[in-house]
Amino acid sequence: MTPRRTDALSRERIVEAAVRILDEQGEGGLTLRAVTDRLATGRGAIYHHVANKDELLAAAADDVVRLGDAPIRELALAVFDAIDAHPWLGAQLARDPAQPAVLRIWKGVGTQLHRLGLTGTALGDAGAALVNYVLGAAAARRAPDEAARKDYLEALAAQWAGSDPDPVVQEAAALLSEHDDRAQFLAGVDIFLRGISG
Amino acid sequence: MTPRRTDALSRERIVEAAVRILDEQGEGGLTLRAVTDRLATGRGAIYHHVANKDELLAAAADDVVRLGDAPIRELALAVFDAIDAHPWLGAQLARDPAQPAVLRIWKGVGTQLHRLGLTGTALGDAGAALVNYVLGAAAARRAPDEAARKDYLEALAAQWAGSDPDPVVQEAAALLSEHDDRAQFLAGVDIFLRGISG
DNA sequence: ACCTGAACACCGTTCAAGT
DNA sequence: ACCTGAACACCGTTCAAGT
Repeated sequence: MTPRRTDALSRERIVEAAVRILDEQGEGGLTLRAVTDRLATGRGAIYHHVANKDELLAAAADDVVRLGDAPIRELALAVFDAIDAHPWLGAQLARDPAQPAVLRIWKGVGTQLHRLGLTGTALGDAGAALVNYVLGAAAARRAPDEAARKDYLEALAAQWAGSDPDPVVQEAAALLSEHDDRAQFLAGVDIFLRGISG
Repeated sequence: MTPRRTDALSRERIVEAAVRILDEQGEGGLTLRAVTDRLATGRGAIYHHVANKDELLAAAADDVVRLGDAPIRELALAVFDAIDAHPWLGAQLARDPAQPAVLRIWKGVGTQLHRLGLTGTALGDAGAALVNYVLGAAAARRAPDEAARKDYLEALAAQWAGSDPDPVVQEAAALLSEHDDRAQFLAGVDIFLRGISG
């Protein structure tokens, strides 16, 4: 008569629970205890389906990065939007360059750049540049919601402007608090594409 | 007659000890206990000089990122070389976009791009693109030494090549294990600069 | 084979007590 | 004011014991 799970545990269900916890409570909220509580199971059960917490995080990221066959600009935007929807994702993608989600991004970028006619070293250099840019931009986006992010940027700009009378710093600080993240991200992609074709 | 420190504790000495521990043992080696052991002091003493571990990490990164007034290519290379000398630095720079070391990189990039004639939104877009690229490339470099990194990339390329018969993937995998990191990093910077001026 | 939950070996941080 | 070190409230991971 004790309340018990009816469905068996599985890697899928564990990853699903992890994603939900990450979305609701952020990186700090994902503990093995939170996962086992949500799944109403014992601590050690997780380790029958996932090697450790790092693998669980990588699996959660992989679950959430979905890339179609779209051209390069849309592909970059898809990564951007995934991070927008899951604020913990940026930090996770930056954490391990060998995780499945990152390899998938590499593959997508490589495929699209190849279609643009790049091969050999030029393809490798351009691919690395674009992937590093996308992941760098990803890691920089980590405020939980747009309002908090705006507050943060404004506070940062104020602090920054106050710390240095240099007019260049002043101008940069102003831009920091006013820019549109998504537009600026795309502007960066376009700089890249110009640099590649030019 | 107990052996005691003769010199007083200070933020400087604490940060110095943290940098040395990070260099010797990597991110995982930096615990408050390791720091207090090395300084032969009590656990709580640290908190009189540093707010918490995050601030200590940010201070260590700031201590190690030294940028001169060199033009943009050299400035980017200086960041690259700092990460080469301190493998933990890449992950740390990616961790918090508001930390002093990152703000200093922003300022340097902004200044140099301004000298190239950029202003307003163009300056902001180009600056963000370049900083994100540099930090993304930084985060991706995290193997302790060159030999281990080479091993890692070769293993990754093999795994990758084995996972997908697509010729694009095969080509990318080959490039992955053969390229020169430093040269590829500079190639990325040059793609950027072409994209900006083009 | 899969699951349980107590136990282990760690953490960062706090705080009463000392100097 | 600065420092000490025990105590606190957590972690991820393991493992004997159950089904």
